[in-house]
Amino acid sequence: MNRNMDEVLQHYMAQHGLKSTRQRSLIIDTFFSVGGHLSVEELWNKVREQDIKVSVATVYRTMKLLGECGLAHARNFGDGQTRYEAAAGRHHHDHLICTHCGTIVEFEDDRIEQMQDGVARKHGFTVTSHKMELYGLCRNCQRGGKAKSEA
Amino acid sequence: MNRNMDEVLQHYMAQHGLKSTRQRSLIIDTFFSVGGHLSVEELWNKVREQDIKVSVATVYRTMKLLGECGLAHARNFGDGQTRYEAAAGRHHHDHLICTHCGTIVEFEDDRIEQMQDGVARKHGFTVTSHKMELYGLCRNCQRGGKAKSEA
DNA sequence: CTAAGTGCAAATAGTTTGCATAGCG
DNA sequence: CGCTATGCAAACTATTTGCACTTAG
Repeated sequence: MNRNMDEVLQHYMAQHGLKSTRQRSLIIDTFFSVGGHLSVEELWNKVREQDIKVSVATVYRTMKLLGECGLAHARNFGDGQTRYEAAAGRHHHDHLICTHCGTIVEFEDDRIEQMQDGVARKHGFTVTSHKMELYGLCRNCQRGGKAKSEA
Repeated sequence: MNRNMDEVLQHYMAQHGLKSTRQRSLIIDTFFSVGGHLSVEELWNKVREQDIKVSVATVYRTMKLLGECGLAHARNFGDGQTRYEAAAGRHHHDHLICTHCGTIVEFEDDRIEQMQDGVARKHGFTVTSHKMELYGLCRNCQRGGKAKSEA
């Protein structure tokens, strides 16, 4: 976790009367250092490598908090679990998801974003956020590569 | 349900050894005649207006079937439930969702789709499907209109 | 001190499944 | 008839919550 995130978080916590606890710090540190698109359970497992006594409930509560203060975004890639990704200090981006091996690639494209705004305006909407996910086969899986689960 | 959907369904059912039952027909008819983006529970309620004895399990099973044969698409708009929308004979489209009143507007934009393909190609992906959702305020809610739930 | 945070287990919500029975083909 | 579909209730999965206890400020 870099300074910037730390500051944003301290500020937010102060402003909302939130305490900085051992568990919270551990969860947040782990979340930002692992990176990627973590499900709560995955994150919980990582956290428990450091402190076996942290409960899932706390991880859920902490991630909800991170979401509310804008440091993490909750995502739903259709596998039935909510995944979180770091948000602070990052550009908005979208996702390419391989339906075979589960690889997730991030991308950003300004022209598409501009067009989205155009479409929204046409319908009288003011867009505050969006998500775009492209599902298909990654380079490797098109060539008959093995899926993660069969590796 | 129009002829076309009926045919697609009959064909699919025949091909997969599926039976046409009273419950299935009722559920499918209801689904296509109500339209929109129905959650399983909403659909179940509509169905029960006709036949109070149909179980949720059957609605879940039937909608999964419709999804598999391509007549319906499952969507996740972040409210924790899976919603289905009619798919057969319709152009692909995306969604504008009002975060205040819950209104969902459909739109399609070929240029955006083309750009998506371009981006995917750049990353070595072959896209088979995608979803794009724009969240924000609709015209009415920007003017301080009332949300559905407070109406 | 004392309000806020935590762990645990129980509670929810949405969805799936096992099994005995009903019904299409 | 034989196999698939249905209803019901129990099982499951992901997530939330009530409560007694701990802890940061």
